[in-house]
Amino acid sequence: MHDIKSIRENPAAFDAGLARRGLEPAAQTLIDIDSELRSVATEMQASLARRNEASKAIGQAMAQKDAAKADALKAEVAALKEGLPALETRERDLSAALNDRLLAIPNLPFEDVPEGADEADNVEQARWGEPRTLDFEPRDHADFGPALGLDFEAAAAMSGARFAALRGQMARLHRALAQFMLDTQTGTNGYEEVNPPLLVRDEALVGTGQLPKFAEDLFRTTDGRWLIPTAEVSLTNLVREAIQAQGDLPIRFTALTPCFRSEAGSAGRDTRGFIRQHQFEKVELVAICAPDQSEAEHAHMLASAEGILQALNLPYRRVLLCTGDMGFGARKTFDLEVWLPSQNTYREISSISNCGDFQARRMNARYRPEGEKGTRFLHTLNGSGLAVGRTLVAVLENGQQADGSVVVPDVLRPYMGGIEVLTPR
RNA sequence: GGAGAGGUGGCAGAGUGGUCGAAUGCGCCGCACUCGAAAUGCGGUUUACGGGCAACCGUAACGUGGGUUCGAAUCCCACCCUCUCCGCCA
Repeated sequence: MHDIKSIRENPAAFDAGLARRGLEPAAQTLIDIDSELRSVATEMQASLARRNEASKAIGQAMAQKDAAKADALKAEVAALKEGLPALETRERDLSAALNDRLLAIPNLPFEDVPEGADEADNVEQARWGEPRTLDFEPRDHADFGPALGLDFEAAAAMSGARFAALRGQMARLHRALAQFMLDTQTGTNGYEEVNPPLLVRDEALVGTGQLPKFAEDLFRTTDGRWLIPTAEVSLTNLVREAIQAQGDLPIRFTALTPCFRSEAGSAGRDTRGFIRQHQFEKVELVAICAPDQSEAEHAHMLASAEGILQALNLPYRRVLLCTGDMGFGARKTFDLEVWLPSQNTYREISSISNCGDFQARRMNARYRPEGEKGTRFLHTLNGSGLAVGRTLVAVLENGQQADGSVVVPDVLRPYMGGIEVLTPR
């Protein structure tokens, strides 16, 4: 959500930001609506002021039992009120029109975000780890996974495509990964563990930016709620319509939750394997902070996510997304991409975004700066720390051996109940 | 699912059609008294938007949205939320 005041003050900068996203200028239209809205509002307020004044006089006349004077005033106000309903309707329509447009405009990219049209223009910033050299042809997890307890067929029979059931040692490994991530984020990175709602109302999704534009990506319940596509929604909305004390910032939340996505726009992509499912688990990181803290929080979140990949000894690279590849609410995003030997490439496993005050405005989340009167909007950040399902794929593929078994990473051993190798059955 | 009660400022809580953005108490800020503190006294203390160089003025907000009325915290309707009892339930 953009501030109409700042658009009014600097329309050229606003349109320049949109242009960097490849979007048409919008400032003039918004300013026209806004200026008409303000003139209608001013006119309406003047009418209301006169009405209020006369109504007060009626009250006084009646208190003095001056019925004639009261009746005369009533007639006067009745005439005055002729034009009010039209003004009120106009004001409401203009206000809604302005709001609808503002809600549909994405966040503007931060100044140091590289310009580009799509993922081809993203900038690789760093690589960590060396892909293993194998003395055999690396296999796809969808091929050797089923023998280890990754069951696509049974899940498809009950739920359809893009579902899987994990059994035995595979389910254990998945749980171990999730526990390890959560323990690390809470224990060493300073995030507060949250167990949040998975079903939310419209307003929550408007707050984080999935609505009103991206309803087709979501699952809706019969009573009008939505399944969260990411815990970013639940965690960020913990501060909606609230005012934080500056001393409490930054606030860091983490949660392990299922995520539900319709994948409406990705028919045919990643249909094989565990990479793209309708339901998956993710350890999410969210930071709520003051504007001058958000760059540092972004770096901290990045390090918190990278630490998991490093501890698991998974080769990855860090990419700075270009303007054309960023999500709706982000003003700057880093992706972490993990090495998948079967695809001979890096695949996204975490996306870490600074949203500035974009989401905070949409959900009216503020803080009170010390020594200042009034409030200011918070900054919000979110990132995966990490996507558990994709991490499982990476562990399987990077740890695979010629005989179809998989070596469990050292840091997961305490969570594995003695299992050191996943063995085919 | 059935029955009932209720949502008012940072908090507690009064207010059932008019001069109520809202009594009172607590909290908070300032001042006085004091060597200092406590206690006490006095004054102040919501937010958003619009207009104005400014002092300031106006509008809106008593859960949310509609409605009745010259006028709504107060009356009517819908929705949201909280609490109590009964039923069911991991």
